[in-house]
Amino acid sequence: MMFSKSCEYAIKAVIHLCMETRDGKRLSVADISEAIESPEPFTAKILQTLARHGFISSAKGPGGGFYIEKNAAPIVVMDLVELIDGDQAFNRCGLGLKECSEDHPCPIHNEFKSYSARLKKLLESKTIQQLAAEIKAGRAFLVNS
Amino acid sequence: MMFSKSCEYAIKAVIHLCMETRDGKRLSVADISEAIESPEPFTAKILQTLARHGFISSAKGPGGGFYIEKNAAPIVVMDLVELIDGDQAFNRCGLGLKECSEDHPCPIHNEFKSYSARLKKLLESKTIQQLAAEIKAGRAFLVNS
DNA sequence: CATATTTCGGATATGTATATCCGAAATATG
DNA sequence: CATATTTCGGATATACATATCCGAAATATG
Repeated sequence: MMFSKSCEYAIKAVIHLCMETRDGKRLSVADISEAIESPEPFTAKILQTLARHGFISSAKGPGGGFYIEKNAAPIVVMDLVELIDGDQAFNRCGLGLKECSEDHPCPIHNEFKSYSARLKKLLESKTIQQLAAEIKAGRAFLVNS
Repeated sequence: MMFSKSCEYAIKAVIHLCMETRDGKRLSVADISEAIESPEPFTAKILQTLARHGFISSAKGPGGGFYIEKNAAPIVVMDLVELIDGDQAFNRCGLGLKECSEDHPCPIHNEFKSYSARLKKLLESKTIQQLAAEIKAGRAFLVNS
């Protein structure tokens, strides 16, 4: 479990918004949770957090919903992960040591550090828009079958 | 969180046993949980599971405790992980898709697959005995400070 | 054989992520 | 202005990993 459920839903939701709201359309929580197969009220909470932090936009009232501004800057995947999961996913010792460093490494410190650092760098270079493009091209999927 | 708490304690406990019971000595739950800084009754459960599955040995009664047979085969770290955490840690889609494969990949499938496969292979090649040796040599640690 | 020690196994408690509920606020529409 | 729609925020519920408790079984020792 690299990411929490919340984080998985967040990534999926933003990808979906990115694909569906380019043209100014807005999506309700119901739309989104159905599309990404996530529980509706739980997804609502996550969307609200994302909106509060400016990753996505929202509008209340009829015809309202969530969306991404046309001229919005690309969203770095790692930024989403850090908002939702904090640095848990990547800065945590594999064996749970509070302080696990070069000077005081756990027995698998070097291995873990190397791999998590690589993955982190990768997620820092990927944007939601890039992932959305993969899906639009039919080379990747957000849900099963 | 790559591993569960249970799994972290399991790895630490077995490493500790490996270092301290070469000479036929046995360690009680109290000894072990103190050494690896883990909750005693919870650690007991994990040790019992490990014993039941033959990763370690146990003896009841006074002077009893847990230990590793002198002529026991080296313990592959990945085997421990698979017993305690199942294949959760390595065979799970980064975005939680039930079926995430070459044919039907999630947008980060390839990246995750590549990295988790490497890490898995690494843990399949590492033994508890090797990790214990690192600690004995003072190059790694099981607890803080 | 009585006792102390220790693991064993089942039941229970706690904490935290996950999930839901509900009333309030905002707003588009007629 | 009344109404329906939708997000917002706080409170509550659920599920599961984590942690604890307790009596029973085994066994070394005197």
